[in-house]
Amino acid sequence: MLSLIPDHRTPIPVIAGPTASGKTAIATVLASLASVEFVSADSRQIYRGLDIGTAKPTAAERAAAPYHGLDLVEPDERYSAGRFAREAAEWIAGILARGRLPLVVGGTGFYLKALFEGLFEEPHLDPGARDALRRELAGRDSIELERWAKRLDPAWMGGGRQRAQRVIEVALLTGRRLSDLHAEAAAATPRFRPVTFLVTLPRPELHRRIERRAVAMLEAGLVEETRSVLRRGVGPDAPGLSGVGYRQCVDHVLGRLPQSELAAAIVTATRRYAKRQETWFRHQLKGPVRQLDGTGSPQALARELLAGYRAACESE
RNA sequence: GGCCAGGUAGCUCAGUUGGUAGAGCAGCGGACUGAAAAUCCGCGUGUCGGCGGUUCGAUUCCGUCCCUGGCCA
Repeated sequence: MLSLIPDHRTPIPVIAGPTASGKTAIATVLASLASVEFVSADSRQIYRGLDIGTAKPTAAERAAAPYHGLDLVEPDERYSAGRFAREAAEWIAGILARGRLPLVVGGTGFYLKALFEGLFEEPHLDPGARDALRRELAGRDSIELERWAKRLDPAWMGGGRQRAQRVIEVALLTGRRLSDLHAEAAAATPRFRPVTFLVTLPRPELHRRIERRAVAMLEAGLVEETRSVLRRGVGPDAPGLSGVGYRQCVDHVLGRLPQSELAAAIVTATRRYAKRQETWFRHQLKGPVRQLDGTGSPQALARELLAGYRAACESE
């Protein structure tokens, strides 16, 4: 068992890594080696009812230790990195107060950044006005939106429809330029410091695991899960259904993607997602990062993580 | 065995009236401040099936061989 007594200055261990790299398996083993609670930093596992396609920890895995950050909102609700950062900080504070070790597990790099580096303080955006504006912008093409965003905020560097909408929203609803708000944001003094353990796998092995898992998800009823969410009245464009796997299943249910192409489409989308994650982790992670060779067994990796974490704590 | 259609990037194909070639997809690299599994940006040398011939020059024209698919025996 871990001998350290966690307190509010304790560095927070993080398991990061691309999708299908085995983060949850390592976390589950760790629960038997130390007194931990998990904080999931995963922008998809927050959705209730989206279990198969998000590779959400199973009931058995969730029995290993308490989980925070799962099943927070409905698939048609919008969550955010900012909200995650606030809520996760509270969960972590609570876990430490209970004398246990918080273990952050997740593949959403932006959530980790929001948690450990902080975001700028967002001005209040009237929700009604924002929804109305979003409906208005939804009908316009992205070239027009980018042009508009550029005019409202000349320092904005571009980045497509979604980010253009954000620039426009902030400009119209607060009268401020997003780039100014970013520049003004004082470097927040982070509440917690991470020690990151990055699970890495050779590309061919990662791709093999992704393929195997996609097939397993379909066999486990991913299409049926998607269908039942849609039947509950969730729109096909809902935020929760925009992710890898669900998007392809929605297309299939709506007759836009034949059954024969479904598995391959999911595999391709997942590979690309994993690649974007690797790019993020390669360049964006702050603080100490230790690599874990994901080809090892979860047991071995959990022990290695614990040893590495202890070493990191002692070297302070 | 005969006839026809093909053999060009990992895949599907376009093209060169003869001056060694380019799209889509896949793949690779990158960005990332409240939708982030999202949203964007960048990257195309490959014996143009093999061998001969014509030509200053052949992936392109001619011959021949090999391979694939279809039709006929």
